[in-house]
Amino acid sequence: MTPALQELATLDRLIHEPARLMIMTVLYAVPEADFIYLQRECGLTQGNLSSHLAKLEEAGYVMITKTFKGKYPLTICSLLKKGRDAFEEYARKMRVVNNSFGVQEVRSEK
Amino acid sequence: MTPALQELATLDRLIHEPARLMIMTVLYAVPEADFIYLQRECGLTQGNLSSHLAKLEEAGYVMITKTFKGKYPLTICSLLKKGRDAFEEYARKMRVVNNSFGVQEVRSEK
DNA sequence: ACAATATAGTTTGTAGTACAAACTACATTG
DNA sequence: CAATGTAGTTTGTACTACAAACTATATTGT
Repeated sequence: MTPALQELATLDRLIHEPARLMIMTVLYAVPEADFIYLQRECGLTQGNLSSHLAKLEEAGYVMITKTFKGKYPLTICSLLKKGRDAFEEYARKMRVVNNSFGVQEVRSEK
Repeated sequence: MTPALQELATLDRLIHEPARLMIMTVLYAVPEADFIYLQRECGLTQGNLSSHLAKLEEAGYVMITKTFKGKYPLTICSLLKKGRDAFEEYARKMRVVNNSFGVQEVRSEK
């Protein structure tokens, strides 16, 4: 098994799911984001976002704080250290995988 | 929605699945591979490999040729053009995504 | 006043999925 | 000829993502 395949075999599936990878990508870039901002930025329905956030919270990857903006509910999300670490590890693995794609492109030159 | 999120939202899920991404990665690198080689290289059970290959075949991504090695069955797999194109598009999108991770690492320097 | 619409989410139902375990079919060995 | 090995496929289960339906409150129109 090549290194790239090894990384693929041990990817964090929770992060690998595209919808959650979008959420994690956004949350990695900002200190916090509210529900509606995440929804618009990721192009998810509210139902999807709600359940994906619940899973990320369960995993200890994000902190979800429910408050109010004026009289409306406001849900603030932010990455916890565990989530930040998991995301960085995922990104590291995907770099290895991506680099292996590059090697194959070179191979096709011959 | 940033470019990276746009790519994530439109990833080919058939390829995105880690087991199949491993299979595609191997098949992209070689002209053909037999079932047992793929199984060992990817660390998959025969059942998993069989059903993933069936899906890739259904999608028109791989060609599966059943023959014999001496008296034993031998299943040869190779990427079709459609699969090669899909894989290259997937790799392109993941490069964009990975680069966006890089940008965020820069951001964290401040 | 109160019906209609908007805001901000959560829950539920369905259809699809990955995986391991069980199975098929044939070959070889003791 | 029973047991084991080779090369796969099928099946059952447990999980998953998603959209549609729902909850709850707020605002607007008449």
